[in-house]
Amino acid sequence: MPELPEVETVRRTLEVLAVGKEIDHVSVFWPKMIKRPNEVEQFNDALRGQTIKEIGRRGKFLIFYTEDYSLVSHLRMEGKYGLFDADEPVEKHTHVIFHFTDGKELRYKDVRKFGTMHLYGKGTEFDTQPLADLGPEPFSEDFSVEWLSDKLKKTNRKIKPALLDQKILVGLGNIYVDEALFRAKIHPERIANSLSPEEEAVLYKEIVSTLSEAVEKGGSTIRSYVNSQGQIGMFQLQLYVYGCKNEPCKVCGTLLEKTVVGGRGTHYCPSCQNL
DNA sequence: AGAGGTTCTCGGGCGC
DNA sequence: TGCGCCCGAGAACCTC
Repeated sequence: MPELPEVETVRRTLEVLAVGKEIDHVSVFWPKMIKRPNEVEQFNDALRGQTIKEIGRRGKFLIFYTEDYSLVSHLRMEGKYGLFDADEPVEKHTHVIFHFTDGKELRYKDVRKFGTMHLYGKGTEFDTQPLADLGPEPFSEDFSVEWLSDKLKKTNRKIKPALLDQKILVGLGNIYVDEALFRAKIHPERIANSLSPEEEAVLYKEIVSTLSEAVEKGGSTIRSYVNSQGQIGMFQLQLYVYGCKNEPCKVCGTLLEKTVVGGRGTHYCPSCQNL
């Protein structure tokens, strides 16, 4: 489901719903998703009595800050949060419930069970996986053409898998990488270190503008994504190639194609994006 | 029936 | 030979 624009939208909506709430206790129905600490018991014990102070984001990870802890949550493909009254029926595929002292509950639902949660002592969350080693945020000054160029020069991979590597930059996923490459007129199978300086500059610009426009539109809803208030995104209406196989290219009219690159379904225009 | 918005682990291949 | 890096494949799970 979520790439940076969706996660940022979830963060913003979640902030309104959950900040200031005190956790009475936590229920975990699928212990495998709690990656740290090792025992779910310790996870529950730690969070009892904590108040959610702030909700942050690093790449596609959400971070819930309490007085003493940082809860790092990744939605992977289908993870969703929602606030409910305690007496509302629990929906199928709900795996974690944070019961608040005011009678509300924050529920985490995830059909495919790929999502993860890591709990760290506050301030130590960036020292180890999964947050250590992440590349720069696309909207920060740390992400520059120079940085991108330097990283791309050092790899023999195809450009698409390189851009999906969260060590190079965070936030791009399968939708936005296809869109950014289309907008930059770069074929997804180009070798990363073969891009010209001009191509690198355009690619840099299109990565940032694609992601920021998508944040403005509240992300893209393809199949199932909704934010924490149950609202869908609107950026799917502005997609040029993702999910548009066999439709005419909006720029040149050529029929768009879909292949597999790096194991991922890949959408592109065979005319605008040359190898 | 197979693919789906993600990322981790594993093992092969290559270069010192 | 051995080690380390890089990269691609497969796995984790459930729905339609």
